[in-house]
Amino acid sequence: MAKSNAHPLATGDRIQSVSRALTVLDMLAATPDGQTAKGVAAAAGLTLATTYHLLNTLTAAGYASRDPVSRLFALGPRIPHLHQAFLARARPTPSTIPFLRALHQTTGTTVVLARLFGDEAVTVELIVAPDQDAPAGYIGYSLPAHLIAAGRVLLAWAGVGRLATYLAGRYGHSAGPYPPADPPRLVAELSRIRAGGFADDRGESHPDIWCLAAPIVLPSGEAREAMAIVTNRDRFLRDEATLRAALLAVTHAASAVAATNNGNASLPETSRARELAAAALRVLDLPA
Amino acid sequence: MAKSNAHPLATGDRIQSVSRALTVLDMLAATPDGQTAKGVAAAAGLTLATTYHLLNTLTAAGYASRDPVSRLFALGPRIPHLHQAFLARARPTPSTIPFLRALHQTTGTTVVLARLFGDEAVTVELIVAPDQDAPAGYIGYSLPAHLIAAGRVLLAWAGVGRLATYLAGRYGHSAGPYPPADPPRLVAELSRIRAGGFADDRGESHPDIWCLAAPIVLPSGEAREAMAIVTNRDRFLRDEATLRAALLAVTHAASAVAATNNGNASLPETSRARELAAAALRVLDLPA
DNA sequence: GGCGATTTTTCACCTGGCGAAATCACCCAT
DNA sequence: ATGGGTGATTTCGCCAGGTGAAAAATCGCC
Repeated sequence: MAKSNAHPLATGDRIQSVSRALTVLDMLAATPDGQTAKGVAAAAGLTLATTYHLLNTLTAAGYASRDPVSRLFALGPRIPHLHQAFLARARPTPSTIPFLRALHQTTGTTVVLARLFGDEAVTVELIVAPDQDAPAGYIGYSLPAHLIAAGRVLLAWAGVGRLATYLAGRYGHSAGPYPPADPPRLVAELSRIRAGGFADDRGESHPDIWCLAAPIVLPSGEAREAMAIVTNRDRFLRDEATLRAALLAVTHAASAVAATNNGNASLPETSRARELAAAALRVLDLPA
Repeated sequence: MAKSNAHPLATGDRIQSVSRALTVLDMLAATPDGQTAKGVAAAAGLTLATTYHLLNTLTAAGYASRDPVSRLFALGPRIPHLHQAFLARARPTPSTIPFLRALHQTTGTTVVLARLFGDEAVTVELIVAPDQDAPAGYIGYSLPAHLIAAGRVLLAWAGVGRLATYLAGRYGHSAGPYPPADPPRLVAELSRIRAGGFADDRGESHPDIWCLAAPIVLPSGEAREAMAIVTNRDRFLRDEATLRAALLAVTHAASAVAATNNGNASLPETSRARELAAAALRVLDLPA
């Protein structure tokens, strides 16, 4: 199976039935309203019988489920469980939270904290402004990094290897409902972002969601987390300079703290972080 | 493989390698901080070599990932994607949202909307009160139904078959970090809830999270969604009667609307729902 | 209530997965 | 430096187990 007629399962080879099962899961994920076994088989390019075996196995384990009346297959109750476990790993650095809160209180906007996992930018913390009307995502929301400001920031401050992998994964394959990135354009955009110290999103993904994002930079020069301000067109255009100043003050302060405690904050360090966040914002003559 | 020496893969049999792969995923989910291949093998009861094959396959598909420095395996970036697809199916009935909002505005508390998926109660909508300090979950949060008030409501208004399945699944097996339900106790509790029309949680899961939950009942007498008020001990004890009245007014009104449009609200029906929600609350002489 | 379409199950063949054993990578003591 | 030990990773022969064509059951429609 490795090459032409070599039988054994060599390194780099994947287990056929498992790969197929995962493809089936992807097919189910692509059609939230449920699929017939036949539809799944067609979408996954498998025999009906094989599809049944896979679907039965997935269903027995709770990864798929079947509506008793419509007989349609869909993703099962195990998925939120997996997600919770994933999120537990994706928790933000504790010392960062006070900074995020400070940013929210100062600007009154929705603020998010995002991290990169593989090619995905994941929202790991979110404080929604009371007047937020456009959907600003939720904790655990994830999408290809280059599509949001915070994701572009994370890409810009990730290692070069990371970016290469990203482009390799996106370009051509174009799996998923999103357009593949245009590599040269993206690379140019990212170096501009790196030079400027922040990224913006002027309603590109949603007409009334405008964002500013900046990284929390580690001593190594890389960034694991990015903070973003999410607001609407009017507020963005009115207050852009102020919002940017607040964002950068907070992320710089957070970067400084990240440098000292290396992300493993103890409780006293966290309260110190609160002070620093407040101090950083006082410099701006903004209400803290 | 079906019984003793019958070779073929019969109905009801599961594909071994796929089952094993899913077990491995569960193992990864159980240890968010990552696992060595060896640890996964031990936890899943598999050979190291087999575990490598499975892990490689999962990683190639993005369901698992491997930290380049620590070499530890963990859940991969595909998980949030799956979850998003799951949530798309779990969206609340559109006509219910205005009722939820009305409840939030009237009481000023955190409110949630939950649905049952398999044995899991999933938070499908959430409006957090500004003064909420204890963690009230997030959209997509899920746990065994009997552990939260909204889940008990859903169980109480689900078909009897559903409850039987639930108990069968929980009793004995006790998979997961939660204690298995005590069936007789739970059945008694559920019939009490059904008789009373609502369920409560007086700090059972978290000392300062107190809840009231009530179902949105369909004409068939079953409930697909439940609404809950989440607040703290003080507020709960001070305003219990008022909060309960508001909750029941809103859920009854929502049930009436659900009866007419069968859950598929068009936009005009949604605005009508808003009116009804307001009307229901006016009856209580509460500020809407 | 019979006929075609669709869903579900069966089972023989032989591919593809399993896992014991070999190999490789790394670390520390000499 | 160098060997020996410990742990991580890969190989490959055997045959368990997965695949899918075809049979059986079930459903929907006139």
